[in-house]
Amino acid sequence: MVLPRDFYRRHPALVAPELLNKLLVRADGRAARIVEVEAYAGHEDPAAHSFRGPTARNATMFGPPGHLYVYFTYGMHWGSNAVCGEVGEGVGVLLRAAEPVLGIESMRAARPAARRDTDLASGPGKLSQAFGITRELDGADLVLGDRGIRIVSDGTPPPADPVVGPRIGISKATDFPWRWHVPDHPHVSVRPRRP
DNA sequence: TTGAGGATTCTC
DNA sequence: AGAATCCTCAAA
Repeated sequence: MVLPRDFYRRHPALVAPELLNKLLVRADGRAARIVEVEAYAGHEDPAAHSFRGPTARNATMFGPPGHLYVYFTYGMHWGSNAVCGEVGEGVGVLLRAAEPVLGIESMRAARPAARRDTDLASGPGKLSQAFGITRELDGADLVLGDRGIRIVSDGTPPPADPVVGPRIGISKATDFPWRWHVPDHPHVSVRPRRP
């Protein structure tokens, strides 16, 4: 069943761990189980795109919950988030990794660099590429599925003992323990080696 | 108008 | 470890 609007209408640090084991689904048949997420919390979070208030780029984050916020970075990668909280808060959950379950051939075609299935969606850029998520899907309603993308539950509960720790790839608020993932899951992204 | 940096990935 | 690659935004 589709997650209701109210599921998202909370602090992202509450929503994030509950998104583990939910399914990201596209209308063309692609589906993957979310296994890694991070919370980004607006004005209280120096690492969030929304920290300094609304801009053209982060406008979707400040909109209603349950929508997809898509951003572009490093000149080549897209990132996908579920907007949370209330309108104006600018908070959300970054979808960092997922385990493909349906439409895997389509994901392989979308990700020619992936050598194994654990490379298909084990990172925010990889996940977005596997699902064909770009700017065109920014603002899509994940509850109504109006643009062919939704988040649903197949009844699998979130893990009772998720791994919690600092977020990856940021330079500010590096100590916030706002990353969650399914324990010992092969589709979780690899933490970059320390410099 | 400019320039620094980025919620990353891939290859060497 | 270094390259790829370009958008965004704050500052000037």
